[in-house]
Amino acid sequence: MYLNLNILNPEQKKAVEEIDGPSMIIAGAGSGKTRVLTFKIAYLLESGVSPYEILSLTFTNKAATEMKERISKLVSSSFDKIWMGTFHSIFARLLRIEADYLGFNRNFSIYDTDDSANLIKQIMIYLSQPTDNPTPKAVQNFISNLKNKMILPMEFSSVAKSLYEKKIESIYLEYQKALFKNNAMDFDDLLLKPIELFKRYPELLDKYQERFKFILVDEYQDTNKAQYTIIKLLADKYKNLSIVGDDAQSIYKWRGAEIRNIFDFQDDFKDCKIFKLEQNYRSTQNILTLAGNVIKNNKKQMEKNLWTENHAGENIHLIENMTDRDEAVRICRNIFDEMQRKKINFKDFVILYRTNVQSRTIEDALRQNNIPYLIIGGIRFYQRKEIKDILAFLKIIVNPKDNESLLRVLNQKAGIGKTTVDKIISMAERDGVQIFDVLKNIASVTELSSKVKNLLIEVNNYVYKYQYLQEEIPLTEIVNSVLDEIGILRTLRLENTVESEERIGNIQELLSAVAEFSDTEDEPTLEMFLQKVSLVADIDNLDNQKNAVTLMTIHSAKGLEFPVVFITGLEEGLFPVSGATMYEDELEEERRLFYVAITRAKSKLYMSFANQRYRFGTPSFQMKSRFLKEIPEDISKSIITFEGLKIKTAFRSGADKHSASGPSVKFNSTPKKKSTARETESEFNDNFPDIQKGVTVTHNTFGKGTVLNTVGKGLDKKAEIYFDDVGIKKIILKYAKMTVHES
DNA sequence: ACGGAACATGTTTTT
DNA sequence: CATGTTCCGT
Repeated sequence: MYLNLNILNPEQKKAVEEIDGPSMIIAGAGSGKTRVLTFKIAYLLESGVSPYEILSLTFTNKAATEMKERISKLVSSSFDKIWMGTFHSIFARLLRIEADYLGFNRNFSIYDTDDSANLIKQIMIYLSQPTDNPTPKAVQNFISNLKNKMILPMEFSSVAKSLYEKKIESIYLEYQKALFKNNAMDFDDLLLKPIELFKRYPELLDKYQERFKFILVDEYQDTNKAQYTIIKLLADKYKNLSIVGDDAQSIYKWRGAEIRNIFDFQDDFKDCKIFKLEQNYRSTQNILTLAGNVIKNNKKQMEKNLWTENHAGENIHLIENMTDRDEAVRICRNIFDEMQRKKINFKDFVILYRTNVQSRTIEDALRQNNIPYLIIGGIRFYQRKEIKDILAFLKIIVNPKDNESLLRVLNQKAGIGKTTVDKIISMAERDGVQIFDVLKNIASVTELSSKVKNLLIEVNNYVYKYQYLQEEIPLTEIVNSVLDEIGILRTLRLENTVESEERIGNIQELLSAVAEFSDTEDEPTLEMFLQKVSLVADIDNLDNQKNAVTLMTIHSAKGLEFPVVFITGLEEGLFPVSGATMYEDELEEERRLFYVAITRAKSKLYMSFANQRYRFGTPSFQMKSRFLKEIPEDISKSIITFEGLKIKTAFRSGADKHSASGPSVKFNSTPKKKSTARETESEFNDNFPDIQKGVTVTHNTFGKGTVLNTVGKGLDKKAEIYFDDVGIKKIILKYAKMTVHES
């Protein structure tokens, strides 16, 4: 055996060597769990286990890729036959092989949350239900939660009681039917269908039990009921199951994750061996002390004692800011400061936040300071309109039954509008056929003009043409040709705006994704590409080469580490997020999230909060997070440096000329209060006395300008302003971010 | 059929 | 504030 296990610590080594039977590895943050997993797989291979017999489930595709790389450095045997990836991608792959058994076609489409919500919306309209309450998105969410709990439509029928549930019940039933009709599965189906498959066809279960004799699951604390059930089924025969997890890092309850799974593992697999990795190799003692003092406020947790041999390290900085903008600017300063003091690069920093919207303010500040940054999340790449439009064109080649995509294609076509589409849908419903079938026989239809019919025939021919071509020419050429046919690039170039430039850039990025896929896959078919694309997470594309500061949500940061970490927005209602403060369970999850955030840091941690932050378009006063108050005072004194505001009077109304913010008066801090005496009062007052005819102002987006005129009173006051760069604009003052130049 | 403007609405986290 | 939806003029 080439593998040197002696570089592992004793507990890690024991965990690696335990390959027969079930084992549970409780791995604290930064305790080397990825290392144990990779070594364990390497060890299996070296022990003569065929890569074909190993199933390894990770939380992200990125983790899988990295693990493969690391295994390749450890062993000489071939490892690329190992099925390694996320639950969703692995079981999509399995379903593609076995789809026939379930009546699906192997080229089924995968619907993301937006696709599902669209489909649900159509169903609601079809059932003549209003779509305002509940909204299709809310219904989608509800159904997804049911699916996570493995509650099928039939089962839900017997428990649905309230009017609300009764409404959902019928939609749910129709939704599943529609998916089947569209030859499509949503994310949740990718986990539910394998279970159905295994239950209905025991011989298939046996086949995969025999195949996957060794199963490893990472981040077990974040598995949901469906995932848990699949694992249990597959591991039932040989019971060579290793799970790795940390209950303290369970942060996906809202998505159906059941932390219970890890607590109950010992009951499910009676003779399981338990290993605890408690030595942290990542963080300084100070960071770990803080983390420990945060998580200890949670009642529900497994006993463990995370320790480190690392030195105490620098103090943690806790920074109070007046506004969210100040917070962002402060971060920039600290980045420069850290870079000057230590020999580190932009890529050594990560800025974490609870919600994606928080990134905007930070991005602005980073741009102003010329700090390169990389942002993960937000509007996901494959969810961008232009990308989804193109993918729809590609999807209908592979799966013409995919009505969501087909309708998307039809809606894009010039000359076809809502009226036509509605007609086609009702024709399909009337005849009980697929929408694509309507297109096939469109020539004989009398309800449509021949002009429209010709356009529809074009779409029909398009599908057949590419179904043929995809067998003949390589994927990259197919995609290029489709793009050419749609003419989307031409249209965007003509638009010639900042936005269209960005879209062109996105399309080019899609093309390079196609190229890369073609280069790296053995069998680069359109079908496989589409499947892959549906299941990538943003984090999968995190490029470690780029020298840039990274911005992401704490959820995305799970499993990562950075030398310097900024945790921002530690405010009540934001972190913990409002709505999670009512129930102890949810509050504990928020606390775990804070714990995850802290433990990403290797050497330096900054935490910050702002007293005032723009939320929902208006400024709102914020109070510092209760999590900060939970830190014991003696700990806080010894490891945290607090940087408070020098000026205590943080809030001033816009009318106050003696504001502390310097020569120009910020007037946008007037909070918008609803339905109180204040509002009545404001109708008579001028809330923006600074904005008068002739005054010079600077607007955040429009730049410098002169006020031409004002209308309205109180909070509704509007101004007509001539901006040097963009001309005349009408500005609603309560929303505008401007400063006034004092004369 | 389509583009734009006015209007309404909603915001946690993601495979 | 940003996004989606509706309604109106072309």
